[in-house]
Amino acid sequence: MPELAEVEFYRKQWLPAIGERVRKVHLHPGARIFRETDPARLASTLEGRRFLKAEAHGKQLCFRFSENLWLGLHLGMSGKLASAEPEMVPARHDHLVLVMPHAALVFSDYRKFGRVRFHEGASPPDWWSDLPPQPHEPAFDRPRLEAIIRHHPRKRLKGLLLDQDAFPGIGNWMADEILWRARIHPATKAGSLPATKRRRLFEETRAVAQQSLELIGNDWSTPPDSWLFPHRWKRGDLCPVSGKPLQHETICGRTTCFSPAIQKEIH
DNA sequence: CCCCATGTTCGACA
DNA sequence: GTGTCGAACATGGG
Repeated sequence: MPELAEVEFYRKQWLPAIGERVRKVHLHPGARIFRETDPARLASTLEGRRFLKAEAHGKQLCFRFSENLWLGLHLGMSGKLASAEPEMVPARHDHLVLVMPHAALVFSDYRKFGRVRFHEGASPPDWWSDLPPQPHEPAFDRPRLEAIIRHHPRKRLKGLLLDQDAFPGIGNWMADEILWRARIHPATKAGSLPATKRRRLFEETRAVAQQSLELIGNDWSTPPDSWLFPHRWKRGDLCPVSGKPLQHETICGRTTCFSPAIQKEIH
């Protein structure tokens, strides 16, 4: 599930254990999510360290532990983080569990597209330090959006919004929400956008990122019916702006929902 | 049995 | 190099 806002929600699920030390680590060593890590070494390294900080950037999560330990998690398509009782017994899809004095921190992922990384060192690893500005941050400004568009003039906007080097954290539903609000057809090539639409794209990108973080990122609140969000999953639902039917189409390899009445393709 | 899924990566190809 | 497409990954739901 997780895009920017859901990742933020899951980050918060581990906050209750901040300041505590890792007592024990349970893991499923064969799981695909450890593909670039040595799980046994991760477990023995984590045990005894103090949990200092939980951060998110786009879809990337970084958990800091004492003695220069960095734990990176990516939730993939179906990853989730939760807190449970310390005595919990890991279920089939609970691949990594940090047992703390007052809670067990659980990373579960039934499809196993997620990823676990870790790093020891005073300076941050590349996967944490080399990240582009997130859409809701001041560094994501108009000039930056203009540069992204200049760099990919022939790319269709649906695909461009899913590019994590350009729009970190934006995923399938957020991309559709942004284009729908900006009234841009998802197959429009970035380079053919007029200045008014580029401004609109910028504003709606920031707005969707910010508002999603406030709703979903805090307590998983469902966005209101005035958003595309609650309508996009049901076949045959109507666009809340035009009242006309929504359309579903594969664009850039992903199921895309848009409102043909207000999102016209520019050639 | 079929098709679909909020992600990423890789190879083939124009 | 740019961009698109399909497949792959692994599992479950409808």
